[in-house]
Amino acid sequence: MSSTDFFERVWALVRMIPPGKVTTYGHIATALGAKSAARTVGWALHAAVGRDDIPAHRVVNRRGELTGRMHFATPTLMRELLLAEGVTFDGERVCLERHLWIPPLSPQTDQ
DNA sequence: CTATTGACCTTCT
DNA sequence: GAGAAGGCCAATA
Repeated sequence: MSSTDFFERVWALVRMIPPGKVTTYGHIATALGAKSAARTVGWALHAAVGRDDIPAHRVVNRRGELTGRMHFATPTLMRELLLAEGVTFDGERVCLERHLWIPPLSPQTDQ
């Protein structure tokens, strides 16, 4: 287990997110085993910026807000990418009721 | 090496 | 029901 193993697990989950779907930090953290590790998930995604294999724009907070849009190349890039995926937006927030995707609870044992 | 902050969430008061 | 505090992991100062 490397120190960045936690990041790799987050990236693995984000990487398996289907297009047109979005997930939340809490669900990812819970899927990794840590209920309150949502903060670390944000750090993992921050480190994921620059990796085309990791669609960090599909990861939003509990309220569907694009909290990390400011860390992208452009503050509107995140919304543009989700709109291109077919995700519906409610103002500045994503319709989690229509696009909330829940990751497998056992990412290490499942696949 | 210690302390603080950071794309947050959960739970207690 | 609303507000405040705690917790988790990693990076930066």
